[in-house]
Amino acid sequence: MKLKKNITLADIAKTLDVSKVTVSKALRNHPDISKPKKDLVRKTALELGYIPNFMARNLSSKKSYTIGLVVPKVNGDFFPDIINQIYKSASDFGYEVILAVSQEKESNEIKHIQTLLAMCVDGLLVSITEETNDGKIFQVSKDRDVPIVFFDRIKEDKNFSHVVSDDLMGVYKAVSYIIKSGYKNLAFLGGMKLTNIGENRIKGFKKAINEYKIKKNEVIIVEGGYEEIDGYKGMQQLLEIKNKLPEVIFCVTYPVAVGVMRAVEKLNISIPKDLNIMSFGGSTYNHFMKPSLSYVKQPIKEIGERATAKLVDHIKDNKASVEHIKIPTEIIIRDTCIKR
Amino acid sequence: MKLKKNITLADIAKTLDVSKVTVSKALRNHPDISKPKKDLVRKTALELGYIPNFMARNLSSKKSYTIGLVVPKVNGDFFPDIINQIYKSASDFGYEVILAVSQEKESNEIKHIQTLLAMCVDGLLVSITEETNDGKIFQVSKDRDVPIVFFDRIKEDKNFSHVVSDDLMGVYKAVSYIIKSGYKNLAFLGGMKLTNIGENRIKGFKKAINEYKIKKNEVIIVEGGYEEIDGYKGMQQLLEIKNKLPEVIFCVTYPVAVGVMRAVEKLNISIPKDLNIMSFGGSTYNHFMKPSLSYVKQPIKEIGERATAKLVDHIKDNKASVEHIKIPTEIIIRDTCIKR
DNA sequence: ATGAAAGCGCTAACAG
DNA sequence: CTGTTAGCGCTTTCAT
Repeated sequence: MKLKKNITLADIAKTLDVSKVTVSKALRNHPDISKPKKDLVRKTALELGYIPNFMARNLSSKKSYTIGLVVPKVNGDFFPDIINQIYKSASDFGYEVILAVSQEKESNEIKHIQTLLAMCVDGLLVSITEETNDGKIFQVSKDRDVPIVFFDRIKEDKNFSHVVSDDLMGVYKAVSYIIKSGYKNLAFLGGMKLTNIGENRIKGFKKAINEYKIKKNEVIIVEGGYEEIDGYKGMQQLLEIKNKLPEVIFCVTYPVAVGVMRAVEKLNISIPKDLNIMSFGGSTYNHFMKPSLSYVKQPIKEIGERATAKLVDHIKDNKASVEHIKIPTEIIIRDTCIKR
Repeated sequence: MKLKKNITLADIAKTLDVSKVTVSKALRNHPDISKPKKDLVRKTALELGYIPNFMARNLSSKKSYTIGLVVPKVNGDFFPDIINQIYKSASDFGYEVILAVSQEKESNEIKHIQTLLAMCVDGLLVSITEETNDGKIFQVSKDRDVPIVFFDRIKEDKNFSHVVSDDLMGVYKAVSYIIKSGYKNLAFLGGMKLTNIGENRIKGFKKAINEYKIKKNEVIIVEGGYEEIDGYKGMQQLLEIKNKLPEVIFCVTYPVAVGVMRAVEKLNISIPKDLNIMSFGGSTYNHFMKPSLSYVKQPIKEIGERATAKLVDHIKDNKASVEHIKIPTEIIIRDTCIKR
């Protein structure tokens, strides 16, 4: 015995011999309706297997209680964790989350945001791609009163709130630690200037280098991407450019550090004896890596929480103030870069 | 100068002095409309910054070209990769994906599926939680003509298609390999019977044990969950129960294997000398683990592709045949379980 | 406290 | 090829 497929408000109304409006109000806990009637309506709805049609609901109410989450990828250690956190936080505020993955392509990013707008999300949480440059779509969203809060990989713009970790100070503290531990020849690997991420991490590196008056010829910066392959290539470049190996390489991300390790593993270069590595961001399994890397730990939980909270602010009050939130990081010392 | 916020079909129609229907058809590339007119309409739509309203579109067309993806979590190595793959495959078929994460809670799973149904997804791709038991919601979805294809963690049911890796044979082959390599005292760790995953992996283990006539007192099975903590606890149990350590522990997942390693790391037990580990499923960073584990590799790409393809089948033809697809696995040998 | 009417933005069915 | 009419399922006035 198969039930009627699409139970609507009208069906419930007919069953109870009341109007659709009454049912609608009862289901939404509207004060117009008396407690007993509400209970009756709810009971019937449940029995009939009623599932409200969001399309219709949103179409007429102009709200969806849904936020769009746009990330460049779902690999690695950072994004899965922050996605999880955002799901949790959003759920606490009573919002659903729709995730879109732009695969590091600006074209996908634009397409997905359009789709999310078309789906009538109430707001957008976005971390931009490596390529993102134009950014017109963000303004489009804003013009339609769909607020955006950027996180981690942000678009620098006074008109949008964002939440990031304090990458600059994080790297600065880490490199200071490295220098104070007695290391001198340093390299920085990865981090194209295109995104804020690379830029701030490089700045933090330079800040430490300058403050501790490290000689310019003892420092080298190789720009590149954020993935293992970029670390691998960068390391090869490093091996070619200099016949003198740096003592420490600060890697812009954990995968880049892994790429470096892969590049030297067959080269009779021992880590951490001959070469030390420190990375921005760790990994679940770092503990069991050989060697396990020292790294700058990102405040993932806080980033997710604050970004979601700020977005909800903007949704609820369309003139909530734009905020640029920066969250401190922490240095974790493992096998590499230990004091000599 | 801020543009009008919500450009609708009607706005375009008015601008061009044609009817809404003409615009609608032109935008959807309907054959009724002539090429020049289509071009004109598209140009105007672009200029006006028109973004179609999916709510309205879906409400009237009853299709959304969106599929719901429900996974128990987004951590680890399996789910991020398969999510990525499903996004790609779905996109090839012209579908958007909405991701919902049930956080291993059956209650969330039910809630999310209801939401997705309410959002009018055309179909559902689901991997169930550790707790999932009831499953009424799946039938509800089916009754509403929203097909479901399960993948990886499936609900055993003749009425739903599913795609899994051949875990049983994968473990069987791996354990056979272990036995043939000269190891005798074996343990299996993790895998509550609640999901098919644990069950089939244990079955594969038992099949090998039986076929190679390993003595029962040389084998131990400790049931548990799928996370690092479960591996840690399981190993502690193993250390208590037996004073004789097994030679090889087959772990139901990679995180469980990591938990085992963590449990013994301070115990003067050396891996792989004193104890060998093999796991079902690897990790991106396994290569750099110490030791790097031998493992059964899951056909993630194929699972994602086939599951999406099958779902699209069901969506397009509501009497497409139910299929139970099993995809073979591969054994990867690294530092552990090498031939003696 | 309840309901009738109108309409959200779009597409389907049909008529010209 | 183009447009008219109806309605998807719901929420919002605004009466009663």
